Amino acid sequence: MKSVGELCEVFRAEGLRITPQRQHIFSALDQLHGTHPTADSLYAAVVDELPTISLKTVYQTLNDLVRVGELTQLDLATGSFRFDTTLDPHHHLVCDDCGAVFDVHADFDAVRPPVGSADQFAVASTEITFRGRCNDCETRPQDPHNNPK
Amino acid sequence: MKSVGELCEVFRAEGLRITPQRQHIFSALDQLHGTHPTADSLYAAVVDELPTISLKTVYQTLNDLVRVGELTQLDLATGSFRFDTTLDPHHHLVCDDCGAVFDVHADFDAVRPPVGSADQFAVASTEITFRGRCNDCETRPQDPHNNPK
DNA sequence: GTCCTTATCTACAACGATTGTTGATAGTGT
DNA sequence: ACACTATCAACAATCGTTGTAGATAAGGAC
Repeated sequence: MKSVGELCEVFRAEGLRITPQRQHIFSALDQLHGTHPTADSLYAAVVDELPTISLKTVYQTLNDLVRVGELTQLDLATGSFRFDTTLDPHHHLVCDDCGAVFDVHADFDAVRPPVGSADQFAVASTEITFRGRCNDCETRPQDPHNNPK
Repeated sequence: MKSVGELCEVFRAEGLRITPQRQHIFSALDQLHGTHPTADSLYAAVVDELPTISLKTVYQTLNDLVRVGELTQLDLATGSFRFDTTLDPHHHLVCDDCGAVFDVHADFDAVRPPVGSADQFAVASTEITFRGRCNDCETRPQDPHNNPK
């Protein structure tokens, strides 16, 4: 992903203004790179420094970043959108217990619907999601009351 | 999927009662087999015959069917759960425009996370989702005001 | 067939994630 | 420093889904 400064440039080029809120959100995205944060966890990271920032502002800025192509919005069925700062095409591992998401960088170009099943379907993208349990949840004793999402 | 009668047997065996509501829901699932209906579209199919049935009852019965393993609940990021009466493992094509879902029966057992990316992750399942435009949406002239979800 | 127990039903409120609205605030070019 | 207008915070609304409650009905016993 781009640095905070570069993202500011992109926003300026788009006619969007640079505000303290946005700078802090850019910075939080930078610090949480690789963790596939939710809007809420980014809000939590920013609200310490800007106690009056609203969750709506975080959503708004994330949507703007998605719109200009500097961020990807993932729906991995964990209950809320995850935002991904890794822009090159890749796939994901999702922990069914804690909802943690990990990147899988591998070439699955050979994965295509077999002839006959999609003849009248224009495939634009392929998503591969591996589900299971991450190391932390695997080693932790069974907790039937955990909050998966 | 099982017939309406067989589903009744399963419910009875589980100690669940057979009600007109449940029979109609079973029947609607049978008729909509292969269409990956939402709870709401099943409700719409049943409410004609049982005008006082509540959406909650549909959800409740679908959840019961999922719990006893006679139905699969899919989250394909179309805005609401889809219910799948095809129980053998398979994958999906999802139309980004209209949300239609099609089954892909193919053996993708070779698709596994590469060594290194999931060494500390116990993979339990693999989901492959192809996204694009279905035949109807592809041939239909562009409609910017369609309701994807 | 009738009765009793208890599961299921409907109606309604509540939930969590996300988005719409609005008037106040604050970037940015001049 | 000014004016213009994008952005902000606060609040309400949305949508899909689930919780709660009291009324109703399924199914076994007699």
